[in-house]
Amino acid sequence: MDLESLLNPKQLEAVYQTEGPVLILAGAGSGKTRVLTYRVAYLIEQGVNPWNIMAITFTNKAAGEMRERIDSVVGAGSESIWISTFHSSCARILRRYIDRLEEYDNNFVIYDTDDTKSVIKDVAKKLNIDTKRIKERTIMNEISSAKNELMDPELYAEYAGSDFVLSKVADCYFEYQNTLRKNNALDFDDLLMKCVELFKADSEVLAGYQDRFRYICVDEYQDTNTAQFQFVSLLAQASRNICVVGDDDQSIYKFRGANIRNILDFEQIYPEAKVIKLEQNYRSTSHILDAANAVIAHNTGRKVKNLWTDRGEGVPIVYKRLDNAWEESRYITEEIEREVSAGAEYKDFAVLYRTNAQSRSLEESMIMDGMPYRIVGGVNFYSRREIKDILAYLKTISNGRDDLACRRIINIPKRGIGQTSITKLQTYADEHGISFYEAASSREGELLLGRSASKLAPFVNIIDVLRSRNGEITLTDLFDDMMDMIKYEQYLEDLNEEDTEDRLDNIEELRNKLVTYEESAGEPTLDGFLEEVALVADIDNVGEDENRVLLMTLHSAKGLEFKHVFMAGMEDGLFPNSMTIISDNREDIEEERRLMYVGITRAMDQLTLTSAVQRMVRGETQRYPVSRFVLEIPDEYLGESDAPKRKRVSFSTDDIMSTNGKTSVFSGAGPSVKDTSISTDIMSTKPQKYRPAAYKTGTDIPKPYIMEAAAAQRKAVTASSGDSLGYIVGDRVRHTKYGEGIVLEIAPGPRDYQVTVDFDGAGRKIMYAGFAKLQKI
DNA sequence: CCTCCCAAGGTTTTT
DNA sequence: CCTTGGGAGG
Repeated sequence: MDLESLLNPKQLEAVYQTEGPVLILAGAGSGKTRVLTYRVAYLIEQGVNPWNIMAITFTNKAAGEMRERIDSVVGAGSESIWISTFHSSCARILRRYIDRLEEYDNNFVIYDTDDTKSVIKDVAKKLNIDTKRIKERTIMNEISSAKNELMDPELYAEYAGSDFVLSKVADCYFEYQNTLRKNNALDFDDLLMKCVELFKADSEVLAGYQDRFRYICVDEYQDTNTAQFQFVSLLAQASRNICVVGDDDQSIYKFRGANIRNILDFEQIYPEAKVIKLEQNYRSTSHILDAANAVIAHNTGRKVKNLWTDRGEGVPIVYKRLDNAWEESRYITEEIEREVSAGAEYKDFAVLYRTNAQSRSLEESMIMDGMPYRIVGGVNFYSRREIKDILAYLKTISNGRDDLACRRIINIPKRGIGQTSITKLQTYADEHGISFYEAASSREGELLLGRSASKLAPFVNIIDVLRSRNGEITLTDLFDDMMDMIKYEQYLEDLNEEDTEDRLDNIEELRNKLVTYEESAGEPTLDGFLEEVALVADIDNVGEDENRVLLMTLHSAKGLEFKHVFMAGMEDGLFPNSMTIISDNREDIEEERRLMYVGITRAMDQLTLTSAVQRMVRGETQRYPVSRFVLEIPDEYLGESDAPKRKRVSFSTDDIMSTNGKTSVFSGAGPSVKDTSISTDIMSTKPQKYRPAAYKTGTDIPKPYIMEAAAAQRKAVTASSGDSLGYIVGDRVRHTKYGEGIVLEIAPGPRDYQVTVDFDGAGRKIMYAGFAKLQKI
């Protein structure tokens, strides 16, 4: 392996420094993954057993990519390198040993945010906590932060002291933890916390893993929280061979408990640490990179670094101010289309935004245009209702102690078991220290329900039968048996909602995932599948081969790169978000700035920033001035630009009022913004000269525009259906599932034509033309 | 027990 | 704007 020709001197240094603590400060685009890959390869070349190497990432996607690259460089033996995310690593360890901690079984289930929320809800109710005064969200966040800081309920109660709200939260925390334990469930944060707890409680287990993981690598170290820090520290305690890679300027997960001090103080914690800075950027042109450097320079307390590139200047950055979100989306769509017709590919583009809500107008614009796109994030596949239902069945089959799952599906499809019955059963279960399912399947439970008792048997029967088959037959067969028995598809169809087809597709997709899992896993088990499913993020499923424009939040974009990046919604109040502008903690706005830095540095060749004069936020029209971050980019890197540059104009109230007369969120930002001199300057900038005519009219999104848009969309649908639907009312058609039938009606729907068909066998169905894929006979 | 309708509240970011 | 949850009626 000729490392010298593959890596630059700094990168080489990082590769050769195999022993002891190492901090690699890897600037954006500096070839971090490359270094990690070759470092692992080099370790093995030096005689280290692959079995003794561990690489930890945050997302499955990052882990997958690293796995792929290491496999391709290392060859034989690479499969025994432990490459995994924090969460799956902990889950894997706990699957083996959690029974050494009290009251947990190794077949625990993992609760996602939704599950957590409903437990919190129950708990708050039980403790008579007024969720109007103390929001469930607050409770969840508090508990999560506590866990990230490794505070158990006792410690938290101490910390809460006599504070009214906090002590209530502490009560919830106790009860919440009890519930989870009873359900044999762990939430995301528990995975880490319990694992650390296990390491601390059981020196034998810890020593075992310390002996195994003699060389540890941690990626994106700037985003680690205290629990993750402890996890890594404990493992590395014996060998001290810990190599962390990160960039303090890309720390963007404080809200999730990430502690930037972990990276900033690394040298204090490991005084013998070797620090290596990777400062050559291989990704972006110098216009883009220098803009990023100029923006991030406004932050304080950074590790000094000087990122440079020899890629040349490239084209200037474009900043464009549009009238509203629609115009903004259309501009972006048209720009992409224009470049595609000039030879670019759709996958060269990404549109990044601060909040998921912004994806809507972009999506609509792209649908209208017929542009292939893909949205990352938003509603997670696994949080869709039908998926959660099916998974709840699987969980109930796998782990009889998960009351939440069981309660969810005991009356889905409807079996006439209502809230009253469920409450009775749960109370009975709680009183007798048994699970909900045990209560439901017991003779006593049945008697409890009186007249409704007979409703239970069919459900219990299904679960019992499936449980007895679990392990005996393949998972796919088990799944199919289950679907047959619960008649879920029938249930969905009977609901007759307009997205039935979508939901059926999703279930098919879930089945595909199960099949894939069963084929790829060494020893496929139901538990294993459920675990894999619980720990996936949306970003994990982004395939590189798809030729589509990617739409995602700035957070999801970390670690990715695109030839041409659009950053939409560059408005002060949206990005930086108004919460952080109002915040009295200066660090909050710095975190937003880091997000800006991450966004800019995703771009290889071109960067386009856009903002809208007005946009709808939560049903209110807001008018935000251009983002201060845009103004932090020096003029020389901006080409054609709509940016109102630092023009001194007084700050008038007109500018901070929303059109409907309600004071916008932004107005609250006044006083605190003045904390920083830079900001004050920006705030006083009035986009006067660039103010479009519509500014004074006080209308929301102009009506004619919406109508125009709707018409265009209708036209688009008509065009595609008129030519390609290939059938009209009265035609006989064939459906893959329902067989043959007659088209009764074709009605325009919001996105697609709704076709009503009277099938010979299956009766009358309403479906979307796009999904049904009907064939004229 | 289920379904429909209206009011309120929510959005920052996610493993 | 859009989703969720609570309350009333069938």
